[in-house]
Amino acid sequence: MSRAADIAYAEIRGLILSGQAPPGTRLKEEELAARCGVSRTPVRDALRRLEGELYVVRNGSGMQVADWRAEDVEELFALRSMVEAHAAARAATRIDAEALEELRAINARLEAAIARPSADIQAFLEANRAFHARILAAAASPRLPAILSLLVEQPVVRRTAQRYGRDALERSAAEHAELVRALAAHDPEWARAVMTGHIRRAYHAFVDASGSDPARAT
Amino acid sequence: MSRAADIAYAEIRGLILSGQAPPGTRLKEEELAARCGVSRTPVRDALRRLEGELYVVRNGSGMQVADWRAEDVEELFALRSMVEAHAAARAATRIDAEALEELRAINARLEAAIARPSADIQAFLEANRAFHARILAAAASPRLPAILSLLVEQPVVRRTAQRYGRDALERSAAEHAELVRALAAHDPEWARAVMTGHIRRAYHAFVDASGSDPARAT
DNA sequence: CTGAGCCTCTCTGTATACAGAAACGGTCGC
DNA sequence: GCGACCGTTTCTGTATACAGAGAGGCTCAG
Repeated sequence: MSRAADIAYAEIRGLILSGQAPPGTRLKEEELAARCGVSRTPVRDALRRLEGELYVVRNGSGMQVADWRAEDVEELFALRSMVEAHAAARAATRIDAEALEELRAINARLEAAIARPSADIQAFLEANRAFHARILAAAASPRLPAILSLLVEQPVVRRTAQRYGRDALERSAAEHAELVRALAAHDPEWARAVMTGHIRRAYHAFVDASGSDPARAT
Repeated sequence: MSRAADIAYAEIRGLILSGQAPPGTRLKEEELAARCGVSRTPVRDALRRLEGELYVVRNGSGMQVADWRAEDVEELFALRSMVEAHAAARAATRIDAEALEELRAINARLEAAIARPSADIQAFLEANRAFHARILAAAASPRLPAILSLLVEQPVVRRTAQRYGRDALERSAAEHAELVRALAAHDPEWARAVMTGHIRRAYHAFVDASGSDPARAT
């Protein structure tokens, strides 16, 4: 795709996700343009994309960083578990041997990342993302990726994972393995159930983590 | 919001939904700009929005009208029933008396529209849209509207409704009434069940309609 | 001292101009 | 006659210029 518009998109998204632009921050096109070293036009493009992904919201004229913390986190996880479970069920009826092998390889990477004495959270997150993305691809439904991009806030995933103890990390890996078995059996309801549990466990991990971290409490 | 960008959005969306721009059509910015009487800038904005809503897709450089007909229609309805049922369940726990009264009023309009000797499909569609929108609002979940906008293709709704016989129209009204009862009882599972059935019945109506309409068969 | 009105200033929305890339057609060589 | 290469044309991406709306501050009157 385009060069400048992608730079702007990545930069602004980074500002939001890193917390440098906290929720409620007014995003001024000119200021962002200067920061990205591009003109206002690609910045506008980037802001439209981010608006569609609900990272920013309009208030009157003018964009500001959306406050996802004010949202009902349980609702977010409920929607995500519903949609990802659906994706898993659909994938179960369509997945082929090659994709299953890829999933096993990805989960092997994930296990390797947490096997080290000090678990490599970054590698875990990357493998986890790849695992879910691969299942999404196997579901082969054009609209599912767009929907999930509205529901999966990477900061939430990261915060959740960073609070995982070793046992929780290992449980994640085990659930992934279980998911692969369900997919290999082409059993949609099994896959749905495992994925639902997987996401809902992540939800409770997130809530526990938030509760024990006063700075992050909403 | 802005004037020209909305004009462009409505115009282009209209072109797509009316079939004047069939799937696969290359959408040229300059051409659209001339057609809408605005410059390319608001047209670009409109195209970004439509891209986010999956009405158009990029291929390389250049946008073209997405081919939703190639999509798995059952999958679309499955997702929609899942999400709308969720919205109904959530609304059931939150709805207040005022909103319930509004829903009853809207459904009364709907019943009036189909009571006439020759049912007023246009009024039916409008009331139906308002009914679902009101429940969505009662669910009070910021992301649900964005998700549903990805799933509800108005041409599908219209084609389904136009094929409804009087009995199907009356069943729709009756299901709406049942939904209001479930919401009034603040019973999320009841509301979820009724909404699921409501959408799934619409799915079968759509399939039957498509099957009996060779020109529309995918 | 407070409130209202006006003025200014900034920011967005829109239009236009320019550059680069990709597609199309024509022509030349084989 | 067919294929490949090159030129042209067109379209998108980007930058900039301008106008209108809105917010904020300042001043003046009560």
